[in-house]
Amino acid sequence: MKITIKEIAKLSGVSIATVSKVINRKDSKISDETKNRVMKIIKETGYVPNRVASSMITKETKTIGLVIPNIANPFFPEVVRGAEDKASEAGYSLILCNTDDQIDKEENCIAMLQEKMVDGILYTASSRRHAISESLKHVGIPIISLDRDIVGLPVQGKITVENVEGAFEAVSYLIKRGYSKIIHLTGPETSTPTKQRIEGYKKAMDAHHLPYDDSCIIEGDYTSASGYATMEKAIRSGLTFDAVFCGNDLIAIGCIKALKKHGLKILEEVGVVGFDDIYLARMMDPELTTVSQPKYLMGYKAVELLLEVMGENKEGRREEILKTTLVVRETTR
Amino acid sequence: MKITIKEIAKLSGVSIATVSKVINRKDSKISDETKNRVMKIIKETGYVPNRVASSMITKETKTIGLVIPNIANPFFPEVVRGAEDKASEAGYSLILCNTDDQIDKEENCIAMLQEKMVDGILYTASSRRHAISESLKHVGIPIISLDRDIVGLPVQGKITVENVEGAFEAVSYLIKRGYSKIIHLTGPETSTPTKQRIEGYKKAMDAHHLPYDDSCIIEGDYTSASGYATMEKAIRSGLTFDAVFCGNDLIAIGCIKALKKHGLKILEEVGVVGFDDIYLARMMDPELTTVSQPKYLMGYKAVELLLEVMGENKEGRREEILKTTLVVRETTR
DNA sequence: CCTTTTAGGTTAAACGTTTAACCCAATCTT
DNA sequence: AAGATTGGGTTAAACGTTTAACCTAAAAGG
Repeated sequence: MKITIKEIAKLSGVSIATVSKVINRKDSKISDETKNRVMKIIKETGYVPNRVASSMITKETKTIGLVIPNIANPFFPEVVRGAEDKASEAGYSLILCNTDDQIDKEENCIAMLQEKMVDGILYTASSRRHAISESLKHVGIPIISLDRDIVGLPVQGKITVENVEGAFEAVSYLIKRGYSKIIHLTGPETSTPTKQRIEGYKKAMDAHHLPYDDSCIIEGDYTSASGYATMEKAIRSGLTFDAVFCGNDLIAIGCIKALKKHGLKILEEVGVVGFDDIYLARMMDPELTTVSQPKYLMGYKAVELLLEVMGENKEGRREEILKTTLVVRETTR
Repeated sequence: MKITIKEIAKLSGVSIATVSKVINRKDSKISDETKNRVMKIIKETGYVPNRVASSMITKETKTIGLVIPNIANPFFPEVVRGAEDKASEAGYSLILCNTDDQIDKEENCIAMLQEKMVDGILYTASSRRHAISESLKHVGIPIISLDRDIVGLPVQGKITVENVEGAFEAVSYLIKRGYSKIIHLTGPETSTPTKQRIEGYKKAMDAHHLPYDDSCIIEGDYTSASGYATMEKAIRSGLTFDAVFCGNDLIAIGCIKALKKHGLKILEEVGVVGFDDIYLARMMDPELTTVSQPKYLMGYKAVELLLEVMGENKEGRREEILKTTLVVRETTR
């Protein structure tokens, strides 16, 4: 039998209300004597207040839902860590949901979070999503969209990253270092980051009057297997290039494998740059030149923004676009 | 104003109890007509039941606490994914806590999980822990310890891995492939896995009558920086060896960097094997030979065990020790 | 035809808190 | 000295469910 606030009250010889007040530090009107007595009893009995009961009254669970495609995708752990740090700093905890980018799983997650009455949701929408956002309209819980920026998504805020600027910088750097026949291995073109990185690539090529056509932009998905396969195919098809800008680091890893296999010398013969700067990028050999995303900060800022939105309940949607930084390592001259 | 079961009852012209029954499928005694009417109203209004209210009554939150050192440590994401999959399969969700292996953070997490009335806890104990386990005795929530096996920890179950067997197999393999002067770069010797891997190393050396002494077992921590530093120092100190068994993959990565820097040829001149088989191991170049831990399965099995324990409330503590498998790649002959 | 069973509900207590409203004695004000 | 304030509490309603116990009319049993 769990011990409740009632027993504490009885043991301390005060009312439940009084105990509640000392627990919640609303104790301006409680004498030090009573306060200490109650606290002592609490310590002795090991009483721990039941927050689900208190949530009934206060209408807040001090819990935030975190909906991401897959925690096993090396991009997300750091984001999650950032989110958890800010959350626990503010007295919140995180419920983690993996959606595998599947819309039905997303719906289930959101429904579950609604039932559990989380105070807010961080949401990385599936690339495929748009139509279904209808059902999101009625969640009645503040939502911040994270990383992806699906148009028409009914959210109260957004945290994204300067994808076009990042891509622009990366490709411009390649050009500056003397590469000129640059191709781009992308992720699924349905997702906003992909589109934006393509845009940045084009801008940079245009800005330096370098030619490119559709064959230079090769779609795949954000895995190393895809990077390997598309690179392989590109080489076999006789495509010429002296540098490849990859949609993310995983693609870059696969790409490099393929290049090595074909005996192409990374850096001299062909430069490679990735995107994300996951843990791996620094660990591999050669170390990967890449556009670094502030992953930890994204998570951190996201819950920061969420807390703001939750607090004010203002309707104006907030947005924060974080900067990327090119980190030059060993796969480019 | 959130819509409650009360309004559904009113709109459907039935009692609250009836609505509750159709929601929870205890509807054997409800006519199809009423059932359909109620369900229709629920759909129309977009009513979503408040699980925190229901938790008050049922005494279960359908939530599991997951306490790990750091989700950004590449070992854990897959474990967490396994746990989340099994949990959501069974209708549970996961609250994630990072402790950074710090005892005070652990205490805070556990206390928070208690307050939130989670139904069970998965717990990767800090290596430093033992004394404080006193406070764990009174949590009153089933706990499964994960990965680490601290003696005297008051838990209802354990999921670990065959560390000594894994290490034994790895070192034996090295010996079989003709390496003989094998050193071991370890993690902190306070942790059980470290101790067990050392034990496995020694067993294998002994079994093949190979000599080793204290200088062959070099303590560090489970980071690549540590692997680099200790390897570097070992080389400078003139230690001779032809293979190194690393306490985990991160150490192996650092170690390989140091070896490369000193111009030592991986595989021919010196073999390297890691432990864990994190994502990275397959991605690096050369691909790392390593002892693979069933990380996903660990998480999956852990919540499986937890659910069992929660169900039966039997006092007998359960244990499951999972097998490792040596995966030979490119850093050994 | 009387009794029992069944189908299809309803009533109300309980879960463990928070908090607005109230209370009373002692102290201040004027 | 009467009224107002203050310190230190208490009372009780409310939060949104679940569920055991109860109820009633119709059908079934004998």
